[in-house]
Parts: sequence; C-alpha cells; structure tokens
Amino acid sequence: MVDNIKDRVTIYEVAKASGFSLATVSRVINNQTNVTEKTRKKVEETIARLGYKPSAVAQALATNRSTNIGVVIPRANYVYISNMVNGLTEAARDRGYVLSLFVTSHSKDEAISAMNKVITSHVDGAIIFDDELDVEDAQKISSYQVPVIAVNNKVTGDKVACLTFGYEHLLRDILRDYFQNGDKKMYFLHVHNAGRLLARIERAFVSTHIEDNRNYGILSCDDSYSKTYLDFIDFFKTTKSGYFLAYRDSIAAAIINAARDSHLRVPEDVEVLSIIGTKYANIIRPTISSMYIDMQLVGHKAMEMLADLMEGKLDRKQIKVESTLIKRDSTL
Amino acid sequence: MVDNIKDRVTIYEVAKASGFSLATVSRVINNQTNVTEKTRKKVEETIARLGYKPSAVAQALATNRSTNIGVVIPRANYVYISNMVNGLTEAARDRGYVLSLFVTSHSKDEAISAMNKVITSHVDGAIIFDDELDVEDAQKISSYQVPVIAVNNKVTGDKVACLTFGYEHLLRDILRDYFQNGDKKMYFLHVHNAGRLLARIERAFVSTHIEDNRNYGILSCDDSYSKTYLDFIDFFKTTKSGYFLAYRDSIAAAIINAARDSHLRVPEDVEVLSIIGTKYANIIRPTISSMYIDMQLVGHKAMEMLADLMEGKLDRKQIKVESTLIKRDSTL
DNA sequence: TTGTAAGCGTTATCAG
DNA sequence: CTGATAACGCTTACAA
Repeated sequence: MVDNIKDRVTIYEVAKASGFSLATVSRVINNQTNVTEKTRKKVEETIARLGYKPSAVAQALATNRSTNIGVVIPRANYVYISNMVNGLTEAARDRGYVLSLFVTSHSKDEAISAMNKVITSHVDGAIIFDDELDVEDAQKISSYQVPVIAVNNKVTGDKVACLTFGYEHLLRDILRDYFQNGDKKMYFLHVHNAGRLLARIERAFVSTHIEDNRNYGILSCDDSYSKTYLDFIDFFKTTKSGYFLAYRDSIAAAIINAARDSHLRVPEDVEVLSIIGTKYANIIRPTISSMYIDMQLVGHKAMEMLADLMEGKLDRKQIKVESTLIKRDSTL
Repeated sequence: MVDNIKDRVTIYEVAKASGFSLATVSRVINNQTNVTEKTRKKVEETIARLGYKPSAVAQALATNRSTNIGVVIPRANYVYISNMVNGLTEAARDRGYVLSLFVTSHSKDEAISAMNKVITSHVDGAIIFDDELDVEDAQKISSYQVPVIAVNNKVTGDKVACLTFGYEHLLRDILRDYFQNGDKKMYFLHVHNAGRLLARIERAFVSTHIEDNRNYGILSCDDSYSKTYLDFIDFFKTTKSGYFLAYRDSIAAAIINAARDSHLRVPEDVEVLSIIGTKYANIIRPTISSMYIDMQLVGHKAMEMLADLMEGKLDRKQIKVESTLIKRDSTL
C-alpha cells in the first residue's frame, strides 16, 4: 500500500527509483512510442510501486492545456440545467475532460466574478448557459483565448459558437393551430426575471396573437408552485376557462391543481401547456402537454461543438435545437 | 498544435510594463500589505490596462494549493444529487473554491477512473457521494493527502470524515406507529442495484417487521415510472390494498396513479410513502407523504466539514443528518 | 532509445 | 518596501 505520511510522489522520485531520467518517465506516462518495452515495463513497475500519479497542475503549466472545461450556469439544481450538465459530463469524460462548475445564482455580480474565475482557471474551453451574461461577456472571455460555446444566446466570433433553442417556431404553429380549432382565450404566464428564453417566447406569443388579430392575456406569476396555486384558486373564482402557457411543469401543475380544486375540468374547461417540459410532465395527472427539448442531448451537442471549436474544425458556428410538442392530457 | 495569435498576458509583462519586479506584482495580486500605496496603484493600473489575469494553474503549482474541490457523484441529474451539488457550489464559492465534477455513471470502472482523476487533478479536497466507492477507495484517496468527506458512507481516518443519512430510526418509528394504528400489509419496493442507502432502509424495514412479528412483502420493481406503473396496474388486479414504501417520488407516483386507475382509493385502500422526497411530492395529487432530507443543506454541511477538515480543525468526524417525515395525503 | 536542460507562470525566501 | 532567484512538477526540443 501507499505510505501516507510523505508528500506526493513526483516524477523525480520515479526517475531516481527506476534508474531512468525524467524524460523517459514522462514518455512512459504519456504513452509515447519511443521507449523500449523493457524500459517501459520497469518504469511502470516503479510507478505502480510508488503509487505515483502525475500532477495535472504541473502538466497543465508545462503544456498550456488544462483538460478542464468551465461550465457557467445560474444554478445546478434546475431540472433542465442538471440534465444538460449530465450530458456535458458524459461527453466531457469521453473526451478526457473534467468539468469545472461556476454558478452565478442569477446575479450579475456573481456572473462577472464567475467569468473572471473561468479566465484565471485556465480552462481549455467554456460552456456558458446563463442569462446574466451577454454577448460582450462571451466575447471578452474568448479574447483570453478561451473557446466558448454560448447556450441560448446568439453570439459569434473567432472562438465563439452558439447553440440556441427553437421554441418560437413551434409555438407559432401551436397557436395558429389552436386559433383554428380551439375556442378558449389564451393566457401567457409571465414570470418576472425568468430570463431571455421566456421573454423571447412571450414575445412570440404576443406577436402571433397580434398578427392574427386575436385577444390574449398576460398573467404575472411567481416562480413557485404554492404561490401560483393560490393565485389561481383566486383567479378561477371569476374566470372559468382558458388555455394557459406556463414556463415549467411545476407552474403548469399549480394551474391544473387549482383548476380541479375549483371544480373545473382539465382539459375541457382549462387547458395547460408547459413550455419547459421534463419527465414530471408525464407523472402528474392529468399528464401535462409540453414543449420539449432533450437537455442531455444539448449537453452532448454543446460539448461536441466545443471540442471541434477547440481543434479549430467547427464548421457550423450556430446550431439551433428545435423543441417538439409532446401532446398529453392537459390540452385537447 | 497551438495557433493562438496572442498568448495570455503574464506576470512578466505586467512587471516589465509597470517597471516593477515580479515579486512586487505578485504582492499586489495577492493583496500583501508590504507594498506602497503608490506602487500598488501603478501596478493595478497596468494590470487593468493589459487585462492581466493570474494563472490559477501556475499559482497552484507554486503554492501547492489548487483551490479546487473534487465532487464524485454517479450522475448530475438526479434531483437529490443536483440539490446537493447546488448546496456544494454555493458553499464552495463562498470559500473561494471551484468545484470539479467527476461522474461515475454507476459503474465501478468509471468510479475507479474518477478517483484516479481526482488524485491527479490535485484538488485540495474531495466530496464523495457514490455507492460504487467503498471505504478502501476513500482511504486510498486520502493517502494522497487529499482530505475527503464521504457522504452516505461511514468512513473514518486521518483525513477522512463522513456525513451519513438517518433514515432507519425514523422508518422504525413510522412502522411501529403504523403497527399500532394501521391495518394494511406493508410492502417495500425493492429496486435492484439502487445502492447502499435503499438496501439499508430495506434491511431496517425487514428487521422491524420480523422483530414485531409482522407479515410484510418485498416487491421488485424497475427504477422507472412507466414500467412500475404497468407492473402495478397488474398488481392491483388481484391485490386491492396495501401500504407501499417507494424509493422516490416517481415510483410512488406510479403506484398512486396505478391504484387510482384501478379504481382504488388513495389513501383509504392504498397508502404510499416516498423515501427520498423532493418538491415534486407536493405537486402530485394526492400529495405524497415522504421522508425528507434537505440535500442543499447537506451540500452546505459537507462543504463546511471539508473546509474544517482541510484546516485540521474538524472535531466531529461523523455527522448524521436525520430525515423527517412529511405527512401529506398519500397516507392516512 | 535515452538524457540534459530550458521552459511553463507563479510564489516565496532571501538580501538589499 | 522592493528585487533577484530558486523552487513547484512536468514536457519537450535538442543532444548524445
């Protein structure tokens, strides 16, 4: 076993113990070919015996590559973010990279400080999925020679590429289809400060209604299940029907539960569509129709783009992932 | 292979441009006191002008501290794990640490390889929450001078401490209480390979029943909503009542939905308790009674322990976080 | 095939 | 208060 009193074993000690030079040991570590099989064996044996592990820090300094990827996100525990992170970790691992997490907690200050840390951290590349950061920030970081993939943010530049989400198109289709066949007034659940994505979708909602000369409603709500539930218990005292577009499953569930508790039928009286659908949309009764993007896949794609960008062989610098409609029981 | 137009600005260039030495610039960077205000100003001005950011890699090599914490987890997108990770990131950020994520995908090989990466990565400490890793692994990593907090795994050692979850106690209380007042047969939902925690809880379930000379059932199920739902649709064709303990909310929801679709009443005919409760337990109808541990808090605690351990001032090397029962509508 | 030695960008220990 | 200079652990020409 390993002696745990002393400091880490270094390449020097391996060299000395094996009777070879630093360079040779280094070659063995890095699987270089120009080493005799005999030498390699001996060195590997001493490495195993001493329990030597190369220091990624020293390697990074020497090679100017850290094999670290920075990931900037507002929080780690939103379902769609953690799904993306999981996709990223898998794809990163397959390529030999390690992820470093930088969370911004939805504040601009934290976001700026996160960006600075990303730069000092000497990551080989970064994935940024954060509404607090805008085009300038992404470009700033790339001016430090850090290739960046911006998620949900249209940015381009020398070492910057982006992966955006396509919701508007699908939303317009859904709305126009509903204009044909549906009869309820449509409401958009506005959440204050819920970010660019929701804002964009809301704009699409509004403009489609205006273009088609339709009446619509915007309802402000809290990004919390309980609060929204209570608000809608109130709302349904006077309003007895409607088609509601909610940001996430939990908000959609709040509306559904409030509707039912107000003796309204879903979807006959009240229809609900969740914009960011997760697997929970399928568990809640009635199941919630939703727009869906596979965020694990997004993670994989983003990592793939980043790897290509780092190697300078990324051709398409803008990729759009389209959402799909998953029709369930909360809509007709 | 590197074709960067312009390399990063280094401390050398700042020194040259400002007319001071490396040492002085370094002092300014590190906010040392022994620098004239005038000098500091000048240096800071050049730093800003050149856009210089110190290299964390070089700092790490020089100081032998990376300000990185390794986090080993099976996946990033389980709700309770991502909650813990979010707690960790917050607590880490407050202490100036950055998290590096190592995911093991539930495989022993990946787990071993993750551990090796943790060691090579030169992290200042590690948090391990992974069932593939056992006591030896945690001790091995700590033999590399890496302080470790093992979550959900009782380990001790020089640089190792642990944070475990208390479910058994509460479970026994719940069961014994039910033995007094309840009348249904209790079933435990066994999920193959769902890890140590569930296995431990299952043992407590069985032993309590045996001690009290009670009849019980163990049902094997898949860790998937849809499969479990179908299984229970089948199950409820012959069995018309029961008290079911399910690992997670989604499994509990599958039972509830299957029961209702089989015209059984919840909780009158079928009672369900979720072991790892999340916020979704409160959204599903009927709301799901569950045992609960605040995983974000666990993240904070774990980081706090690690910080103390790293500074050699951790007194309690074993901390147990007790779960609480949240009584909702799926049990009587 | 192997060894020597010069970096990589910092910090830290000395002197001055 | 400031400046040389030697580490830190590894890679990589360049030599042998």
